[in-house]
Amino acid sequence: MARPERKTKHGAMSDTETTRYDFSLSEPHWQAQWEQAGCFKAEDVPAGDKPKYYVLEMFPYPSGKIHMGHVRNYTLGDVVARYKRAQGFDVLHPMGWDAFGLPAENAARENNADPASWTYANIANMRAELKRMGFSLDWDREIATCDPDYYGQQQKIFLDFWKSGLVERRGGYVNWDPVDMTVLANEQVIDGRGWRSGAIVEKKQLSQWFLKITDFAPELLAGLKTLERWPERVKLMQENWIGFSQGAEVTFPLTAPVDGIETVTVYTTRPDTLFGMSFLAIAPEHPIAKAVAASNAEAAAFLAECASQGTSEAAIETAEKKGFFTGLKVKNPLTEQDYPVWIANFVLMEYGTGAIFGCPCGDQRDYEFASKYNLPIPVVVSPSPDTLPELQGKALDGDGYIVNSGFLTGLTVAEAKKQAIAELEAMKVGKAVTNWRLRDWGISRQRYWGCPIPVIHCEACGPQAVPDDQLPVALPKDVSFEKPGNPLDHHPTWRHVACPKCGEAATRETDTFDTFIDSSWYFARFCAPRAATPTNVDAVKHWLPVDQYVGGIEHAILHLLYARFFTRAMERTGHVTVQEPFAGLFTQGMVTHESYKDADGRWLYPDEVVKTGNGATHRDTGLPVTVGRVEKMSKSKRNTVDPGVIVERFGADTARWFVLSDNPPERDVEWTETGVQGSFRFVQRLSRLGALIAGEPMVDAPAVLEGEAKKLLKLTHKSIAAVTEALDTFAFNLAVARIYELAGNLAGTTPEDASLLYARRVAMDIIARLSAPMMPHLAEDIFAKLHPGSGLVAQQPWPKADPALLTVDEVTIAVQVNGKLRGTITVPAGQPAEQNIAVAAEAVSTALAGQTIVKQIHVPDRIVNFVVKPA
RNA sequence: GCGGGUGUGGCGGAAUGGUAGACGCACCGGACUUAAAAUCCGUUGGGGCUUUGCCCUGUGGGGGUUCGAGUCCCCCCACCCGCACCA
Repeated sequence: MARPERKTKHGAMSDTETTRYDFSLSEPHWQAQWEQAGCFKAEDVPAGDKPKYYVLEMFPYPSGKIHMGHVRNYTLGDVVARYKRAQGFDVLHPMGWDAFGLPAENAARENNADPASWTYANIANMRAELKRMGFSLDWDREIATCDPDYYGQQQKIFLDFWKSGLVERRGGYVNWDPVDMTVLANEQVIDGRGWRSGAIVEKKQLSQWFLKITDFAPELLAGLKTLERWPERVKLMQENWIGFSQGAEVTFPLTAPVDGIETVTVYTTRPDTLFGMSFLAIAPEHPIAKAVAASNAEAAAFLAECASQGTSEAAIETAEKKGFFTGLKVKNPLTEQDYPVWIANFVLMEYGTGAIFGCPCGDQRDYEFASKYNLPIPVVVSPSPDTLPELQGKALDGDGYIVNSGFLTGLTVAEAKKQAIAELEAMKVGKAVTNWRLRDWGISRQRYWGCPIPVIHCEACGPQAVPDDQLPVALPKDVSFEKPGNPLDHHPTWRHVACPKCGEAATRETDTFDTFIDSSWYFARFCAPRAATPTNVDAVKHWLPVDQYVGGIEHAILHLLYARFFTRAMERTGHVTVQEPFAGLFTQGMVTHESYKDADGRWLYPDEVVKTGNGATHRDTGLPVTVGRVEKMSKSKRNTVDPGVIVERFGADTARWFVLSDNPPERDVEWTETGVQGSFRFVQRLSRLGALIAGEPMVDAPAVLEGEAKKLLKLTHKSIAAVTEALDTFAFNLAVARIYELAGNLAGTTPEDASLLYARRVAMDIIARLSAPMMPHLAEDIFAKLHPGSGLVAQQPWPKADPALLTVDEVTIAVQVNGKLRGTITVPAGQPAEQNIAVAAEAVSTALAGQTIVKQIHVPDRIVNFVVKPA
């Protein structure tokens, strides 16, 4: 694609090139104009009475360069921000950096760089890239979570949570790399081994800080119902994650005590199937398992094997089901029989009581376990009350009736649950309990590049809060990454302080916060980013909740749930006045691209690949290249396209228009070069059309419009209505399609009379206004040509469709015979059924010949269907 | 493994239970040009016929509800996201 300033070989600009829209001049120009006019500034606490609208996109991790996912995310948010501004809202649209995290430490270890310098350099680069995109952001509000200004306020919030009883210290499991002597993130565990050392990873228990998110489980669940502008699927995922369940705890006596332990308590949602018990299984971390392992080498070996499984739930659940018989037995209080106690690798210590009873008939996992270890499979569930089903390699885990189960026999599953619990309670061996899948949030990380946990450990006084006047607890800059583990641990001086209570020598907590904390309250900080307290209550009262939050679907659970919890906890501690942070949520799909590999199996970047007729070759070597799957853009697969290059070659508007046009925003988008060129051509076409029409004589509105002019004006108003509706529903690809349609129709008219001159100018003006949220620079350019000296389109109100011009006079109706299309008729809109049926019968007379009409269906302005049979 | 999604021409997609394929890309044909680029106009799901037009078929696969199903229901397949220390 030729650059606009390229000269022809004669050294002079050709005609087409002189009329080209030069984005490289236009885009910086309009960005400067917006800046000068302060179009996108917001006040912490505005004085006016304009309605507020807070648009926020998930802030980026400063990895170094913006990627296409960012371009898409921030373009979507910017369309909303600009659209809402045009609709008369006072818009808050800030930007910041989720700046703590592992990659900075990895970069530090690899290049011996300092995480802070690395991060701030990345921020500087990415800020410049974002600015080139022309997003309508209030850059005065920029924050970075690694600024002591920010994380110091975060430390205050944590201490307030602690005072309010929302913080706990207890043991938690981590992935431990025994060679590198360091804690690993789940993503650093590959097939059970440390990503650098290759050592088998161990589960290890450490003392950790926890936030008591489980205290909020009921209200986090109930709160979902109030989130009307959240995608259903996200609410459903959160609901399942919180995982409310009603069941029972049942206590089984061990036939012989072990290490002083006499009973095992299980949690079950199926007390109705207690008569179908086959075994009892405990988690490898269960106290009984440990007691057994203490005197049994085989058991200890099994526990060690389980410990090498990793801590992630996916790893545990996908691993082959394995068990170890402890030799212990328990008595089932209902059947009064004894059952073996197994240690099983699929039982989670964190859920319920860390022990389950196995009923193979009613649970598929139990069925597989029993089959594998030849345990009995008693049949206690049946689809009907008086037949015994054959289990065909599968458990009956649906609804049905209880059979073979003493006093529960013949009852429905639901009724049997109630009766079983009543009996267990009467026997004092069990009780009904409500259980949650949600676990408390472990927030301790054994890493340097995060927010220090503001706690001082004193041998005499225990853990103490860092006093307010000593905040922020800042990260030391002089750290070394040469040793494995957390640099804060081996810093010579940083950790040594006096106990705030007794004044004796004490040590700082060297763990830092989970970075999810940083992103759990930034939306509140944005309301008053320079406030001396974590939030300015007047500002958050005005701006929160966020009216529209936009981000990736991959955050559907963790980030969004943590932010919801944090908001409630902040409300309880007086930092905000709302319970829910995000009133509206939109989750976008990912940006994907073809991936490429050379003959040696190395991934190649798209710009290293030349597409040929029947395949692809390497740009430099000419060797064949394998075109792989279309998948999420990622550095490791090298299937990334640098937005910087795209903006350089085609301009920000083209990039914005393309990411909006090609598919619905909630779906994944595939980046294609040809699609970008198509968008670029449209930018050029629209610019030419704008210049052409701006050059036509200006005329007053004619008294009566007819023919082509009326048609164009009606289409223009139809387009206003359609684009407005599309923007309201995030159907940005449809908004784009409607603008294409209007522009195409406009270009097809000729200014042959005053009516058409008028209608063309109106249509062009509307195109500029409707496309302004999406292609803001070009829209300004066209608007300025149409209305010299009338200010910025960024400050113009949104156009309104004239209802009088939205009426339809004539409709084309489908005519069907037995539901199959046999013709169409064009009739006046709203014509009664009788007349339409008569016209329709005439239109499909050949298809009706020799048939008897059994029924006639008429849907006004839509369809006529004759149901016929042979005469 | 569990939870949540998605599936429509060569490609991205459009379609309140009512004419499947809007709009864009690509392709092909034409105009303009010494030529190319750019631009403009037009065709295009597949198959068939007695070709002003008509018929059959078609929305991942299989069944069902309905006058009528891409859309609603059941079963299956493939792919994607998440799974608590990646952000």
